[in-house]
Order: sequence, then C-alpha cells, then structure tokens
Amino acid sequence: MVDDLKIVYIDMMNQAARFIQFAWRRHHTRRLREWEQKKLINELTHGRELAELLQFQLNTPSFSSLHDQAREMLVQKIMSSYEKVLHMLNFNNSSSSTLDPQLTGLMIKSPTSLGMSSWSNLDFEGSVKDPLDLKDGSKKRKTLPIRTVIVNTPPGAGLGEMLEDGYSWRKYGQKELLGAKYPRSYYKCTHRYDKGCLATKQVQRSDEDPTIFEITYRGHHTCTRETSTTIEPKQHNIYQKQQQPEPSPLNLKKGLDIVTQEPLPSLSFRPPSPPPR
DNA sequence: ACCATTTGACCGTT
DNA sequence: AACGGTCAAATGGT
Repeated sequence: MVDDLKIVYIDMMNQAARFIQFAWRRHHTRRLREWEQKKLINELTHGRELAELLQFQLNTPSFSSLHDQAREMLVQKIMSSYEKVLHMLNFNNSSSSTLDPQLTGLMIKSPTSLGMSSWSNLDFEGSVKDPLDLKDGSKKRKTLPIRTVIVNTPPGAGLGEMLEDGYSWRKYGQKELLGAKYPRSYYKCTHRYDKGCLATKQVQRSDEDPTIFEITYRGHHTCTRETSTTIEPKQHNIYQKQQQPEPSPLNLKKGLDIVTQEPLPSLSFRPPSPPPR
C-alpha cells in the first residue's frame, strides 16, 4: 500500500517535473496553455487525495509504531510537496490561467531558495529520488507480482481481439529483442495516472508458433470498481505458466480506494478525520 | 482539441 | 558495450 502510493507519487512528481521542464525549455518564458495547466493540476490534485487517503489509513492503530512513524513522515512529505506544487501552479489563478515564468525559473534553478524543502530531492536534470532508498539499504524494489500466461489465437480470431483481456492498456513501447523474430510490446494500464493503477503487461509473439503469444503481467489493477460493470478478463485459451503469490494479502484488492471500500479489520469505519495541518 | 500509437532516443543494469 | 525497458516528440485518428 505504502509502496504503491510511493511509486505513484514519484511517478507523478517526475511527470510534473518533466512537464515543467519541457514547458520551460521549449517555450522558455512562454505561458502554459490553459488545458496544459489544467491537466497537470488535475494530476497533482488526485495525488494529494491519494496521500490524504494514505494518511487516513495510517491513523489506524498500528502494528509497528516504528514503521508507522516513517510512514507518517512520508505522508507529510507527500502532502507538503503537493501543497506547494499546487500552490505554485495556482499562484496566478486569480488573475489569469498562466504559469508565472519567473516562478518557474526559480523552481528550476534553486528550488530550495523558496523554502521548498520537499522539492530538494528533485533535480531537473534527473528525476525524483525515492526518499526511503536514501536511508534504508533494503532494496526490495521488484515487489510487484508477475505472472505470465500463454495465449494462442483461436482459429477465427483476429489479432486485435486476441490481445483483448478486458482491461484497457496504453502501449508505450516496442522493442526488437535479441534472438526473437517478433518485437515485444509494452503496455501500461490506461488509468496509471487518474487512478494510480500500476498494472503493466508485455506481449511477446512466439518465435516457433506465431499463433501463440506470451503475455507477462505485472502488478494488480487497482483501477477496477465493482460498480455494476466490472469486466472480467477473458479466459480463453489461457495456460498459466507461472504464478507468484501476492506479497501483500491484506490490501490492494480494490486499490487505493481501500479506505472507503474495504476498511481494515482494525478500522471501525468513521468519516475521514480532518488531516492535521 | 484530445487521445493513443509509433519509433528512435535515452537510461539503468549487467 | 550491449541489452531491455521506458520516454517523449512526432504522427495519425476521431
């Protein structure tokens, strides 16, 4: 849970950084167009909401108070980060819908000079660094569950429907692999940013039998809501190749909405407590 | 205007 | 240096 939110958070911050950098470099002091800014603000706003959810969850009586303290610190970092970014972007809301170029410049050149401590791990040549990696030597990064399925094409089916699995994916890359005849395609869940869904898949057409595809999924879909029309993935012609058990059994069934949907056992449900400032 | 895909560049690991 | 994964500008579609 915490790890997942961290990933989304870093992802979003990186995107925000890249976005601002892009706007800065290409248009120099040009103004961001309204829709550009709106998009960015929407993303950041949602990220802040996620952080609030996390904070609420952390108000739950703890198992290990030590970890909870670290978590709480992380939450506060996240929250203040978002507050500051949003504030910067909203700076001019009252007058016009443009991003103040001077402010942008300051952000890039000397983020700390404005007291933006949580931007200090943002360098604009690189990206956001994971704050917990700095102090903790535990390198448990590959925690996302991986499962690979072999799918073969039904005789009459076309390629398109063959690759349908009930989820919506956005292709973000394709690569010719070393000894392979066919390229490998890379997909992210369409709701990576609007719902923080980290699911990913790779599709690899088989060398020897081109009707066979090897599809590797990693991560859960946290984007599905069971409001009426949850689509179950089609299970035709699928052979499970390998399966990894869930590392985190107690959460993430329904993703980051867990607080509102599936309260933890210890959490007798109550309305979200106002987050401490 | 908005969105997804394409595709070479880029980047981290080995 | 090479490989595999990801990014993002260009492109094409609605």
